[in-house]
This record gives sequence, structure tokens and C-alpha cells, in this order.
Amino acid sequence: MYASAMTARLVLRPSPKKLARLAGQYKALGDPTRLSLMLTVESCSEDAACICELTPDTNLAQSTVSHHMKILVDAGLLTRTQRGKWAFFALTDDAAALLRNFI
Amino acid sequence: MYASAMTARLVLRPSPKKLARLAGQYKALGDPTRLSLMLTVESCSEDAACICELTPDTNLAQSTVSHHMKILVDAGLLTRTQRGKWAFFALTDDAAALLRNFI
DNA sequence: GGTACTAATCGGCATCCATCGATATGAGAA
DNA sequence: TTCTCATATCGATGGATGCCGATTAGTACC
Repeated sequence: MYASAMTARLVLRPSPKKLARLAGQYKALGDPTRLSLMLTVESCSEDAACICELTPDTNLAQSTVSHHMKILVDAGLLTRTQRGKWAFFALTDDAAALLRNFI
Repeated sequence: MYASAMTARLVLRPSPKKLARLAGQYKALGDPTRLSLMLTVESCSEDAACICELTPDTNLAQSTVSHHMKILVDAGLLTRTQRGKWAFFALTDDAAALLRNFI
């Protein structure tokens, strides 16, 4: 048994660290609310999006949206910059690469 | 307030159904074990991969691997075909598109 | 300082999920 | 049919997750 287990693995595998990071990014995108937030941020590409702009679309509490944004930032998919009272978010290069096929 | 909420959303948004499907696929990829399984299946592109070949690499129980493969199939990322006693898996077009940037 | 507004954090709760061992199913071989 | 092997399913469990309301933190303006 396991005869075909001998076949060579020719494709480069990412390191465990890189694989975990990539899985973390997919995981962050794997929630409809967060994916929708990402697309909204992307659609405001001229500038950037703040939470007060994002919250109404979601029908969720502000604290929940803030929580989701933190997850996306921690995953390396969004950057967060403070401008006055507002926090603005923009896509990272990683996020742009991941979403390139769909937006 | 919400002054910039008036800015036009020029980018096409996927329908809620499509967005949920896409989020489901990201979610399926958002586990290091499953992402590793996907890359292993992809590396056996000449043929296809069976569970007996995938299990040893994971250090997980066979039932767990079978469970993960079902999740990937249900998400539309893998196809499953029975050949004799073995179940063989191959990437779908969706999976190939999602992973294009990394393999 | 005091007020108003935006956003982050906290505590709690219900649900989901990854994992396991045990068991069942199903297909070839004897 | 009986045995063996590959895979799927079941039940349980500990931990992660999404959501909320309430509170705290930080900023701007008076």
C-alpha cells in the first residue's frame, strides 16, 4: 500500500510559517461579513474607509465591526491609519493579490 | 457625520449568494491542515491524491483527514472520485483560480 | 476643563469547529 | 461468504469564534 506515496513532490511548498500566515489570511477572508468589509474598503480606493462608513452597511454593532477590522488588520490584509477622530483602512498588497481575481 | 458615506460604490459587488460561496471557499482554505492538503493534492497533478497518501503527512487521525476532505469537497474546491477501494481527489477550477498566485 | 464623537476593549453567551476513538460502510481478494 | 483494507460517519470534548451591550480610550472642539 501507499505505492503512489513515492511519487516526487516537485512543487515548492511554502514553509510552515508561510503556510500558517497564508491560512490565517484565508481564514480572515472566510467570513461573509469580513469579506464584504474588504470589498467595501476596496471600493473606496481613491481614499480609504473609516468604520463609521462601514458600520451601517453591515447591520451589526459598532463593536462587532471594530472587532472584524482588527482581525483583518492582524491578518495583514488591511492597514489602519488614524486621521483625526477617524480610523481609516486600506488594503495591503497581500489583500490586493488575494482578491485580484474577484474585484 | 457619515459625510463620505455618500461616495459612489463603483465596483461591482458580488451577489450575497456569490459572496457567501466565496467566503465559504476562503474559510475552507483558512485552516493550515486543509491548506496543506490542498497543496499536496495540487502537487500530485499528473494523477490525483488518495487519502491513504495524504494522511501520513498530517500526523492526524484518518477520520480527521476524511473530515477535512469532505469540507474541501463541499466548498467546491476538490472533486472526489472513487477508484477501486480508494477515493481520489483533484482540484476544481475554483481552487486553481484561488491558489494560482501561490503554486 | 467639559462636551461630543469615533473607535477600541471588556465580559458574557451561544454557537461552531478541529480533533479524537470507535464504529459502520463499501469494495476487492481469498 | 468471509476477510481485509480504505474510507466515511458518529459522538464527545475542549477550544475558538461571532455577536452583543457596556465601558473605556482617544481626539477635536467649545
